[in-house]
Amino acid sequence: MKSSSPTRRPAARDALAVDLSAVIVSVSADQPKVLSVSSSDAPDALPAGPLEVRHRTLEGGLRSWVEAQTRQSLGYVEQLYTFGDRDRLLQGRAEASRVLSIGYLALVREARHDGAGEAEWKDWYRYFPWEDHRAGQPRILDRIERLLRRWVADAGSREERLVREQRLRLAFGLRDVPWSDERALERYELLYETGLVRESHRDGLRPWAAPEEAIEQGESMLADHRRVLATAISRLRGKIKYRPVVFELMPPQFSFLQLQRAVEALAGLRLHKSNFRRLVESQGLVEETGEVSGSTGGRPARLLRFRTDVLLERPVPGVRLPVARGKG
Amino acid sequence: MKSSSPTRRPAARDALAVDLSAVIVSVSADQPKVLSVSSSDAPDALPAGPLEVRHRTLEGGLRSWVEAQTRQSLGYVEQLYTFGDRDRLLQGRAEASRVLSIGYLALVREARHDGAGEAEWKDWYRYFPWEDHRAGQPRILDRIERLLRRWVADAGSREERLVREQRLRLAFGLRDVPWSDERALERYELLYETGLVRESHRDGLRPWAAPEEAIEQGESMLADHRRVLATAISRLRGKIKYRPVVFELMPPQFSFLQLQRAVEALAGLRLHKSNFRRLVESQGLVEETGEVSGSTGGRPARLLRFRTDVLLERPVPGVRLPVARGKG
DNA sequence: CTATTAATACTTAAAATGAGTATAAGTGGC
DNA sequence: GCCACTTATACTCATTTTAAGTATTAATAG
Repeated sequence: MKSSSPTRRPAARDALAVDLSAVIVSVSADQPKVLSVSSSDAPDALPAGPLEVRHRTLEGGLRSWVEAQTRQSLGYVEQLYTFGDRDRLLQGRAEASRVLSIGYLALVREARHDGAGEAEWKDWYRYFPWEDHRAGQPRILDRIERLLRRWVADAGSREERLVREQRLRLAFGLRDVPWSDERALERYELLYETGLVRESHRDGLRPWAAPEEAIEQGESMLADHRRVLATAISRLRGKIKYRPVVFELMPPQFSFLQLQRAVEALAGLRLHKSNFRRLVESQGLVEETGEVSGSTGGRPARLLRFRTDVLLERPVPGVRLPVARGKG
Repeated sequence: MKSSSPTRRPAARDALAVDLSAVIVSVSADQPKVLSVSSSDAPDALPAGPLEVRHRTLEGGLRSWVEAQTRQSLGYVEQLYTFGDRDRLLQGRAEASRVLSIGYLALVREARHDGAGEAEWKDWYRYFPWEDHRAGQPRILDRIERLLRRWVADAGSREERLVREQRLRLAFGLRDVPWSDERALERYELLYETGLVRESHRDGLRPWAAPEEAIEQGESMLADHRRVLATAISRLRGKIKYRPVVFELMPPQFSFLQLQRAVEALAGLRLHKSNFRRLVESQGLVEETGEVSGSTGGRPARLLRFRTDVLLERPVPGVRLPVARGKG
């Protein structure tokens, strides 16, 4: 668009390519999974492909690439972000002077394993081990914290030190700041900038940390795919709190606990059982199917299904403004 | 990115252009404003320009276009969405077979009026008169509702009728559904699809409504700029509820009421005074400057300033998950 | 038939919210 | 200097929501 007066728009345009890439998420066996294309010689990558003329819509193009590469058809899809700084890695790509990539988040119901292609479901904490707090603080955070404290101390000026300190505290939840599941992207970016993930060295950044200090745990990915994944995690973790998207990941029937485990898997946190239950119940998002679960070791649970009609029925729960009625 | 094995990626690429467009928002005199480029012979447009090689980052490119076109420098900027369906209007543009446009939202402090260029601050309700509920339901909504009820009734099947009915209820807050300020985009899209805004006819859609039924109130914009603006409004209305972004729009000092009026202007709603005050106070987002306002007709108000340090201090208020501490 | 594992049901105190009322501190007019 | 008028600011109070538990019930494995 933007076809306004030509005087305002120099025609200079560079060769451009646009890639569509997808973070495809599912939950199985209480683990959050992401579909990733792996081969023996290259780092894992997200399913992706260039935007082509035949694609009528961006989302359509994405769907067709994903289906071709992974034989997985997508349900819920949302656009995440468009990445396009010129310095983005162009490994082995001479044909374009710049490549934009439009990242999408997709949620699918089951981690099916058609042996199709090299696409595999991987636990997303494989790429972000510091993000899983379900069994308490992961060990690796001690190391990260130690290193980042040194980075704080290494600041050139007092001011810079304060800024670094605050940034560290906020991102990783130190001191009186609680850990926030949604800050996954911030955390990754901090690690990238300081050189604590291998990508920063691969990209030739010359960051604060030496290459050999980069943390081993947490697999790297092709180009900036790990950043795209972090973006998706942050977005999804935020979204489950105000839109009933978890249900896109659940089987047709499930118990309260299963639902809780799915949310826990995504958030990387353990939740309070009865309160979670009350919350879900009170929002009327689910209804009983009448069936009970084939025992998983204890008392069988009643099975629930998502009430698809609520989506049409009323606006889903959100934060409210203090709206005035009658007298303000 | 996305330089994985070439076998997966046919090289077919089409000529592509990418535009960067900006919804630049400010609030002045209790009205939400958007910077728009207008000329006598063409519909209003958003400041925008093509992405060029010289731009190192997308955001940088955007900033330089905006500054060139409007002499307005931007503070807070966030990426909104990338629009790129092939059928998007290409008015007078033969050179590319597809134009993507990356929309940005920017917040600026003052509606300054450098006579520079044709850029002007316009009340955003000029484009969306049905979105302003500060003085009660706008009159125009009656007409919209009447027309959309006819659209519901005109559905081909019983099912389709139900779907339309729900969609109408949800988008415009009918029956027991409350009006939601954040659904601005949904509302615009519904109007566009049904042909109740002029753009649908201009774009040759053949929608449900006849061209002469399209509502007069609410100015159209170039190409899909009005949709981009609706996206920005929805996003901003959502965001003020969980991030302290309003302050980006406030002068260095302001009173509680001024702050409230700004939020009201954006949300298009009237808020409850003492509760709003309590909310802001309790979150510790502001501090007193010691000064008082030069009377605006009544008792002078103490002036406040935004506590910039809270951004660094603790995570801003959001919705919480029922996290377990100790016993789950 | 008992220890274990879940599921489900209640309880209780503390916070947050919605909707006001009451009082204070200015201004403009006379 | 007093009155009417505007705002600003301070409090109140009932109702809802949370957070954090405890208690009870229903299965299964041995």
